[in-house]
Parts: sequence; C-alpha cells; structure tokens
Amino acid sequence: MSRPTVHDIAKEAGVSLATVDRVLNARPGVRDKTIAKVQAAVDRLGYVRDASAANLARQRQYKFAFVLPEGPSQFTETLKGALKETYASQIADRVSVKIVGVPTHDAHAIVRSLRALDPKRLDGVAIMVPETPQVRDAIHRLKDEGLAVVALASDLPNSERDYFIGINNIAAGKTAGLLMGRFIGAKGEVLVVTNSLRSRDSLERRLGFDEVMSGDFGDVVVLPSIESYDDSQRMEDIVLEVIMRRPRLAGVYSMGFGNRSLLNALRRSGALDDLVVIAHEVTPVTRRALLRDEVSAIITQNVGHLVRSALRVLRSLCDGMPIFDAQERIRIEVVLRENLP
Amino acid sequence: MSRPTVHDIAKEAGVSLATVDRVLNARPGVRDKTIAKVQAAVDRLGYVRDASAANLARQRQYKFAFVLPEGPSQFTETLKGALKETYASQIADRVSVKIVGVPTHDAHAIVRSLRALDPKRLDGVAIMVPETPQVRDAIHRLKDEGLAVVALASDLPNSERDYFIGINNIAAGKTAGLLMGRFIGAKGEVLVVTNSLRSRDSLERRLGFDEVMSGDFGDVVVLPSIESYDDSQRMEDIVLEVIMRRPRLAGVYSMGFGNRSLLNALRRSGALDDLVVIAHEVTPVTRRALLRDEVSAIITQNVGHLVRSALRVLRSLCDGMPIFDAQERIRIEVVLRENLP
DNA sequence: GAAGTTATGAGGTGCGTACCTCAAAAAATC
DNA sequence: GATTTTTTGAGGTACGCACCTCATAACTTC
Repeated sequence: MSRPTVHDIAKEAGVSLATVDRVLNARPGVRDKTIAKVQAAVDRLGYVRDASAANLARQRQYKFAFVLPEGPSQFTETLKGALKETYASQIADRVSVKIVGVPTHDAHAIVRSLRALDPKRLDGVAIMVPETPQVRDAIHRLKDEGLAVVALASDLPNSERDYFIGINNIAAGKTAGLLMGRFIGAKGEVLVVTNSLRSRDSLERRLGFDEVMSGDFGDVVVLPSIESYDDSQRMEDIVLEVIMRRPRLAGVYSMGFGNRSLLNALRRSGALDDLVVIAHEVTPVTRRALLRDEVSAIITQNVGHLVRSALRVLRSLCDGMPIFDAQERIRIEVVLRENLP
Repeated sequence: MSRPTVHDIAKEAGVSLATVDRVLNARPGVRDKTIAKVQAAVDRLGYVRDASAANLARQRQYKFAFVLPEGPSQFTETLKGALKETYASQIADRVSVKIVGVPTHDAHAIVRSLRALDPKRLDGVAIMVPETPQVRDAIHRLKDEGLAVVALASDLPNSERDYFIGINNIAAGKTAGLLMGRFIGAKGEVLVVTNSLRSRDSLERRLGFDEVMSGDFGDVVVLPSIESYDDSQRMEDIVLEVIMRRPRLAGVYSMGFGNRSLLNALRRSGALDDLVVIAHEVTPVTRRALLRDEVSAIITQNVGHLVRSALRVLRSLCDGMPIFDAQERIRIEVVLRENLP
C-alpha cells in the first residue's frame, strides 16, 4: 500500500474522520482514551501528514522579514542575491520575505526599524544587527507578540532569539590561525586588521585566532589589531606604516570587510608577494585576489545555506516543528585558489 | 492580490480554464496565437505553478534507485545515512528510494545489478560505480527506457548520464597539492597512496596534485603512487619501507580509502609527528586523526548535499524542469582541526 | 432516570492544480 | 457554402488535508 491517509487512520482506529482530525490538529473535545487509539493507529500505519496537501488546505502564507545592514557591503548584497535565488526553490514555497535595510552604525535607526515591524503582518524575522540593550528590548517585544526570531550570521546571545544561524566565529578565527601559522612556517609577525573590534564577530575571531597562535605557534608574534573604522585612507596609511616598520612581517589576517583598501595598500607597499594574507568572505574583491595569489586563503560561509537555513528554521518555528540542528549547522569553509566555487 | 491562480490567468488571457491548462501542461491542440496570449498573461501576472497543489493533483510518486558500492567503506555508509536523514525533509517529498548495493570490484555483478533494475517501476537512478563498457551499455538501456540517470560522486563521462553530481577530482587533487606544498614548506618528498590507480577518482586527484606540485612547488619531489589494492598488510609494509628509505619524506597524501591502515603504519613508524598527512573524506578514522593532529587536513565533500542534490536533480529531470547548476555544485571542502563539522 | 455535559460521527466545503469528457465554435479544406 | 478538421469552452472529478456545522451518542451528575 502507498502512503496511508487520514481515512486509513480513521478506519484503523475505528473512529470517524472528524475525530482523527481533532487528534491530529490537537483540537479539544477528545477523550484521552480515544486520542491514544488514534495515536496507536498512526504509529501502526506509519502515517505522516502530507505537508503539501496540508499547506494547501490551510492556505498558509508565511510572512517573514529579513533585517539586514544596508550599505556598500558585498556580503549583504550577496545575501540579498541568495534570498532572491531561493525564492524559486521549494523552501520558499508559500513564504513571502520583506527585506528591511538598516544603517549599520546607527543604533537608533536599527531600533526604530525593529520597532516599525508590524507583528500582526509577520510570522517571523531574521535579524542581522549588532546586539545592543535597545535591540534586545525590541526583540523581546517581537517575541511577546508571538513572532519567531532568528539571529542571522551574527548572534544575539543575550536576546530572546529562538535560534542562531551562522558560523561560530571563534572557530573561524581558530581556523584562520591554524592556516596562518602553517602557511608562514610558524614564525615571524602577523598583522590583524578589521573594521572595528566593537563588533562581536571581529572580537570572537580575534579570540580564536590568538588562541591557536599562542597554543600551536608560540614563535609567532601577533601584533595588536588595527581598526579601520570603515575609513579606507586610514587603513592604507596604517598598513603602509606597519609594513615599513616591521621587516619580519609574514602574514596579514583581515577579519572583516574593507579588503579592497587593505589589498590596495599591500600592493602599493610591494610586500604582497612575501606575505600570507588570509581574509573572510568570498566577494569579487577577495576572489580576484585569491586567483592572483595575492590572498592565500579565504574563510567563508555559504550564504545560500545561510538563507535557506533561516527560511527552514523560521518555518519550523512557526509550525512548532522540530529543527534538525545537524542540517542547519553552517560550515566554516576554507577556500583556496584551487577550490574556489 | 496574493498569488495568481490558473483562474486568474484564464480571465486575464480571455480564454477558458481548459485552454490555460493545455498551455501550461504543453498539451496539444492549441493555436500558437492562443499559446502566446496565455504566456503573456502568465508573464503579466507573474504566475508560478503551485508545486504542492500540482503534485497533490498529479499524485506523483517519484521512484528512484541509488546504486552504491557495498562493503566496508565508511563513505557509502555515510551516504546511506544521509539518504535516510533526507527522507524526513521536503526534498524527499513524494519520493521513494531503493538502495541497491553492488560489490565494488566485481564488474560483472555491477552490470547484473544495473540490468536487474526494472525501468517500469522506476523514474530515475543515481549511480556510483566505476565506468566500464558494460556499465556504459547498461546505462544506455536505462536511458532508452526513459529513466533519468545521474552519476554520483564518481563521474561516468562516456555514458549517457544526464548529470554528474560530485566534486571535480582534479580540482580536489590541486587543492590537496596546494595545502601540502604550503604545509611542508615547499620542499622535501611527498608520498602518494591510494587503493588503486585504476579508479578514475584517484587518477584525477593525482593529476591535479602533480600539476600544482610541479607548477607551484618545483622543489618538492613527489614519489610514484603506492597502490594498496585494499590489502592493509601490503599497505603497511610498503609505507614502512618508504619511511625507512626516505629520510627527506615530509608529507603523505592519501587519495582514497584505507586510511586506517595507512595511519597504523605511520604511527608504527614513529615518523607521524614530522609528517604532513592529507587525506580524503571525513570518517570516524580521519576525524579522530585530525583531532589528534596526526592528519593535517581532510579534503571532503558534504555527503548530505550530495544526496539532496541528487534527489533534486532527479526530480527536475523527471519533470523536465531546469536545473540550477550553481545550487547543485558540490564544494570541495577543506577540513582542518578547527573547522571540523 | 431525567437533565445536563461532553464526545463522537456524518457530512460538507475549499485550497490550486491535473486530467478527463463532450459539445460548440472557429478555422481550414474542398 | 458544405464538410472536415482543429481549437476552444464548460463542466466535472480527484488529490489529501483543514476546518466547519449539526445531530446523535455516550458519559456525568444529582
């Protein structure tokens, strides 16, 4: 026999269709004994609800919002692209997604955007913003209104988010450290650059990087982090100065965005050929640099997975279905010249 | 307005429901002019077929078979596990999969199994066997009978397979080569071991490995491949001998299975601490070795993706739907101690 | 055991699509 | 213009499930 239906369950349990329906959809007015009978029949026949038919009947429409930093960041662009791509797939079946752009550095504007979300017109939100007390409060309100909330790429550990989808940035930093240590031959000095150490991601990456460096490569000297504050001129100036002053410099680890200006500075310095550069995220800039052997490795996460995972998790949360953590775990990918996707 | 339905299309195009149906399902008996009218309405309203409803109405049941090597290989076990896991997901909706185990080295038995597949009871097959002329013929017959055929993990380039799902093994070998070259400091000797160079996968990996080695690391000497022929004693003996005779040995690249005996031999030799070992596929054996720093890196592919991709592609092929190559491209993953999934 | 309460059954409708039939309209052919 | 052929329309049924109503059966309670 092919897949059993609700009718089969009714027959098997010796009850009516209506009762099976009441049990399956947890509607009230059924005696415990009857519930047990139906459950037994379900187990015996191995009934599983036909999700497509159920959604069809239910006229379910999942309404989600993605709150993403807007600005010149390639990462966000890629993410939006992946979101649109996913729209054609089954995962995006019966979901409509609204993208809300927020200015990265304006904490007030972020909170304003979060407050502006209408909980009545939404089933869930995926949020990618830095955590602040105000953000935490805004999320508290969203949860109160019954929304599903997932943190995307950047965790919000102190908020009431239901789930975090992204990589472990400490482990990502460790991975970068391991590669760096081995690539530079376990000696020399390493420069670490980022936009801002105030971002949790950068902080965690640095933490992991340092741990591996001191644990596995004691002879390597890791210099204090340089913060560019999104100022490419500043970045170039400092990098050039460090290269001049540090003849033993063997590697550069770029933890965040702004790889374009970093690479410009390195190229200008003429030291690029002798340096091991490790960066994050595959973007047009880092990709080209990798192909030219200017960058040795890129640590990245698959943005397509990120988006699909977020949608799956949001759906599961809305339906009260279990989440398969193994499937939702985003991998820390190591990309070299030869395995560039 | 929410998503347009076929009714909306009919109204918009000024034709009947039946005609819309004929056009959408490519049934005959519609004038080109009318087809164009309907298409225009579809485009104007942005109609997309509701896949759930369609499958429901169609009562579609995809019947697939996976032809996999059986034996002690961890890889196959993992693959079967992933297949079962996927069964709970949406991708496996309305599909039933039969796993056919074939003995890896018995070409006759493989062909017999392929011939034993009943094309009338199947919609598609995913095949993971070495290509031989007989296999090619068997696939020809399956295609003739109208089945969708995809090659899994190991390509069948000379057969009439519709699609190949797996990694580019030349690129995988190159990636291993790049890591090896940099990890050993671009000098010394490297040993390459495999089960058998007669397998296409091993051959291609060796090809890529050598290309990077000679291109980027001219000072490294790559020794001729050692083939174990699945004989662990033989493997251990040869490996021990090589280590004794080659004091400049700096790295070992294991291209195939049999990592357990390789690692045993290396441990016994006492040289493991000074060697860079790179292997393929994350299995319990390689995973533990990686955590113990006995193996430096593992090149692998995500078996879960492999399976899901195969199912998606088989479905698309059956329905004559387009395949999004970008989504189906399996990545060559580099796994280090710190980014072990 | 009558009245009240709760549990169950029978039956219906609709979701969006596929697929079928039969009649009618339109176009092509002579 | 009559005949044949092709195209179109109207309508129905089914898929598996959710959700609804109303009647009846089965328990409680006093």
